[in-house]
Amino acid sequence: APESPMSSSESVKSLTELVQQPCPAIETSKDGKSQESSEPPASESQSTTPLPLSGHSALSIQELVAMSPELDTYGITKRVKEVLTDNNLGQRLFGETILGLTQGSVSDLLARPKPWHKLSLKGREPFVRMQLWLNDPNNVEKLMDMKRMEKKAYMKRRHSSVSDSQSCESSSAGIDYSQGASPQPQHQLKKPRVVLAPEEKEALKRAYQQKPYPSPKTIEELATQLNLKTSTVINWFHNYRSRIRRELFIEEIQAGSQSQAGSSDSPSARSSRAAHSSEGDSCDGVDAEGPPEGKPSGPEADEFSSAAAKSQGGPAEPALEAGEEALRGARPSERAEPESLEDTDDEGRPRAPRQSSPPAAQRPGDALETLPNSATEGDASTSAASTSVLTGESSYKSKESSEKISSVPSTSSTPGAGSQKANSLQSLFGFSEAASSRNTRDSSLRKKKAANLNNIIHRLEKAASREEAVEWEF
DNA sequence: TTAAAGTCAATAGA
DNA sequence: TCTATTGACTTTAA
Repeated sequence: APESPMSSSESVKSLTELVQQPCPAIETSKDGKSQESSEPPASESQSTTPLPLSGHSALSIQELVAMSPELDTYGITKRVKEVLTDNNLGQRLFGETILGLTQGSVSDLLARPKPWHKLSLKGREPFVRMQLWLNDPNNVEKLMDMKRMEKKAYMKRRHSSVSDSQSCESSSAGIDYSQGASPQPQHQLKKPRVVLAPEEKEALKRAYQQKPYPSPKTIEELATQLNLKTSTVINWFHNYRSRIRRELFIEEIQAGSQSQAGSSDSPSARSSRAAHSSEGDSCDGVDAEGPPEGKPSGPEADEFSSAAAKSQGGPAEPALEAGEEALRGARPSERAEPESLEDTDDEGRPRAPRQSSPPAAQRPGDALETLPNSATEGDASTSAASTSVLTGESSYKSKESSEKISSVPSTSSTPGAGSQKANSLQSLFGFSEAASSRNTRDSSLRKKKAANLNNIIHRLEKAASREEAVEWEF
């Protein structure tokens, strides 16, 4: 079932209905809007299925997104997951027909929704779509129909290897299955997917803990030592950073919802989280970090807005100090570390804050096998890293515990002109839990602090690499 | 230009 | 099959 077909027309239709149904008011407010609201996102175009939509439709969904009030992304995904599982609907079907996304993306989105205020306009789109879908009383039936049609088409194809003209019948229903199973002749060019070995990942993680933002030189060295392409190392760092950041968001959300509604939270979401801690390592990117308890805040999570922004101004000072405190703790041992990969070019620059390393990473010697020489040093540095984290954390915490949380200005805009529209939107979206993600608890506080710290460090490093370290003496 | 955000799509696991 | 993970790529922002 490679690309399966999705029906463009169908999805368009359903979306339109969704928009209109829940909130009739909206049509009155804006005429053009309701009619074409649906549309498979631009993303769709890239997906193998070309959608016959007109551009205008894309616009309207974007408008909806722009006008949308703050949505509770966590709540939405939770409900979507429930509906899907309760009705035995798969992520692929849902993603392709409702969101215009692939299964993997849907899985990711449902498992780790970012808080609304952290999402870009584009990133909010799927959530708006989900909300609209949830509001559609016929949502499940439509998807079920879709599923049936797909199945039918599939069967048909199987029976007549000569598929082609046949598939139409299904498409008559509005689905484009034509290319569903057609094998594409494009494989030659495909390059095989790179799969990093556990040791390589460990090594990269260690390097990350040393420096979340390695210099080109460091990257080069890492690539050489691990025998990977430079681009792979670069990509790995990008992905790892962003995934860690996401983990933090999740915790933030969960902390918020938890404190808010005592026992409400969803098992599913929770499980994902739990999984992390347990998995502890092995493989993927986002787990590891944590010291026993909260997240060691992966280096980074953009809380820059607050701290970073001010770093140059005055107010950030405290944070800065805290940061360096943390570093200071680690420094000594770090210094000792030889020239291993992580160090190369950043002379004495403060290192990124590190979280304690994952248990696995701590094992002395793992990764050694694969790593030519640097292994030892890597370990040493690793341990140093964890130490620093601890130090940093405590000092930071005491200092900034007063910091205020949320702070992130919600970007949802409701420009004056659209205010009335906005109102109708509110009912449209029927969000009731908008505020849920708002309150963050101590844990999130800590994370934010750590994130600030990380951010500051990163900035400092950046600055240092450009100019000479000017005010580095902490 | 660089990093982040958002996705795709291959693939591992259940 | 379905979902989860994750390396790579594209788009967006700064």
